[in-house]
Amino acid sequence: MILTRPKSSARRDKRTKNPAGGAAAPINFGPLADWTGFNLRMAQASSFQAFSRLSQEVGENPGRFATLLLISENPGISQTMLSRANGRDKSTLTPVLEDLVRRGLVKRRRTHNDRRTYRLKLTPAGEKTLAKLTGCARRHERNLDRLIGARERKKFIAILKRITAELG
Amino acid sequence: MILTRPKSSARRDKRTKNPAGGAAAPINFGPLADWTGFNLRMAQASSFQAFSRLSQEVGENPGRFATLLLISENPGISQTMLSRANGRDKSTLTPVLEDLVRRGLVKRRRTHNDRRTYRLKLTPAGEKTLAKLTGCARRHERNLDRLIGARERKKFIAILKRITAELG
DNA sequence: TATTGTTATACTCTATAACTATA
DNA sequence: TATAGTTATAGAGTATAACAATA
Repeated sequence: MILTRPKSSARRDKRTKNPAGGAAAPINFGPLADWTGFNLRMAQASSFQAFSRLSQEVGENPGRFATLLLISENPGISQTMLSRANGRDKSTLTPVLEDLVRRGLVKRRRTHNDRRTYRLKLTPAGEKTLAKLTGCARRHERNLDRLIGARERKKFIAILKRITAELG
Repeated sequence: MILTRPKSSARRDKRTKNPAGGAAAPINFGPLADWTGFNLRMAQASSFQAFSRLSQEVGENPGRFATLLLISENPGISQTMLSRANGRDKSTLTPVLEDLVRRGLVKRRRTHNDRRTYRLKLTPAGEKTLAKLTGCARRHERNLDRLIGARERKKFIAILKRITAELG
């Protein structure tokens, strides 16, 4: 129960008419509207959902993009290292990788010297899917940059990096 | 499976030593580091978790803050209107309100003219809890503002609002 | 003893649909 | 018929703990 953009159709219950017949209820959001934290949350939710929609157009989701990209950039990475890069427990990776391997996007190979670990790499199909998702990401970035403004972009990202570094 | 800050101790599996004995694995994040959407996500996750920690110090969480604030700012609001203000389905509100009523922070009163709806308002204890959470939020805002810089703050929020409005 | 990856299990947050009581 | 709120149920996404295989 947290203020964000609605995830789907919840913004308006489709099975229910607007009781006011068009006159939207005048909700008072109080001091929230001026708070940085609140606006950061709302903007991130909007941005994330916009990227989710683009990802869905190629039949994937943002989580798969992150996984594929990290494997592509770090070929031979182990599952434990990948889960750490993602900031998630290794157990959460098992079903994700199971899906990616089943769909032929990722290959796992046992290592010779340490037979406990797998080396992960993308298949050609995986690279192709990643390329499609990277295209989505670039389109998304262009949309964001248009809203931010070319002159402000660098400063904007610098502030975001500062927040991540100092508040983490 | 999405790149954010880890939710808790997952950043380092406590039951496992660092296999490299201190030499952190050099993960390559590729083009991610320069993308606005990624930095927005990371910054929001950090900010949200910082506020979560402050909320926990007064025994609450960010979701309760949103609910209490919206009720306080809109006394007499119905559950359906509150769920819409939150962007969530009304069914998700039932257990939340059950908890707040049980703890004596919120009062529900049947309306006279329409006996289907409840009117929600905070009890004095609810207002007191909200005041504590508002204190957390103000401390959090001060921390953010310090990172953003007084001169940039207005522009930064304006950009966030633009992203929310245009990408929603 | 320690680590890798898997499994079992549970918790949180969310949604949809069906229900009840009222309108 | 339509709406307010509840209940039942399910699906992501996450975590912890215990396990088998291997080091």
